[in-house]
Amino acid sequence: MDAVLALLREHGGRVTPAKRLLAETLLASQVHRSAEQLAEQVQARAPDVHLTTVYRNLEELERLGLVERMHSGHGPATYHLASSPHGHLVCRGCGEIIEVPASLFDGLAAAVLRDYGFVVTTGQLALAGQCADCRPSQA
Amino acid sequence: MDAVLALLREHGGRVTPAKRLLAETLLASQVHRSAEQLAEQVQARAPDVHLTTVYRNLEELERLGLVERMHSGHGPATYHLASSPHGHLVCRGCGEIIEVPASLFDGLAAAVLRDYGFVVTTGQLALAGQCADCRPSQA
DNA sequence: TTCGATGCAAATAGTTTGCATTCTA
DNA sequence: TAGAATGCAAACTATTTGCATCGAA
Repeated sequence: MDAVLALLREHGGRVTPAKRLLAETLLASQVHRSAEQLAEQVQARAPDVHLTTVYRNLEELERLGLVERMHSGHGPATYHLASSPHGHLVCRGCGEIIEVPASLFDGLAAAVLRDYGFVVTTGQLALAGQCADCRPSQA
Repeated sequence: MDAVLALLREHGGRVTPAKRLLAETLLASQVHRSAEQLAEQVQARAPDVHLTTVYRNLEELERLGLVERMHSGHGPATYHLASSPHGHLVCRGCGEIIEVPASLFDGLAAAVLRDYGFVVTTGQLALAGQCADCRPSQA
């Protein structure tokens, strides 16, 4: 938390109540949240904070590499702390997002780098498909 | 092409000029195109075809499994024929979409299925990152 | 006291929906 | 000729931008 605010200052940004609350919210809820959901949570404590501000601050945090944004098919983008590297399994059936350790992707990332010179950003990694519950055949 | 139209009919759909042209366009340009780009190409031959119709027809083709939609971070979704299974590397620098054979993902897909019971839809698979040209360090 | 951050409104991009009309089967 | 498909307009969701004001450093 302090590290977040320190990094903000280092890069010429200013620490405002809106940013502090957003950072706290992100730290508190370790799940994936849309900008609107985050705004609601922030507004519970500071009603004046506008959705626009949340977008702007998320953008800044993303630039600093503290937050990662993920687009999962339909619906709004979701944001989460960049802390522990992990990938996502996005179920097309129920929309659930399952986090999986980045290590699962290590082999793939290495192969892609070797064959295509492409560096995979692990935090944004999302695989679409169907989770166990939504899978049609065999339970 | 005939197969596409036949499948349409089989599933209770009707074959209209708009659908025929959309299918032709998709077959002709084997790259990833947004709904708007596809509409433009169709409109070059049939100006009356509305963007809305393209969206509706893409949706139908997606339901039939003939077309796959991919969301890649920013910008519009892109559509492509579901013919050969492959994944995508989406460069955050230049926006380029690199196709890679699905076989690269086989190991990963198997691991995810084993550990999480999650079935990966290979055609929608997109990895974000940076391509060789946009990579900052070591050319 | 300066310049970045904010609130607000309005614009924008992408996509979906309602409804009367058209056309395929 | 019945009902799916279309054109058009308009709604809608997610996000961005312009601008005057406010506040952190």
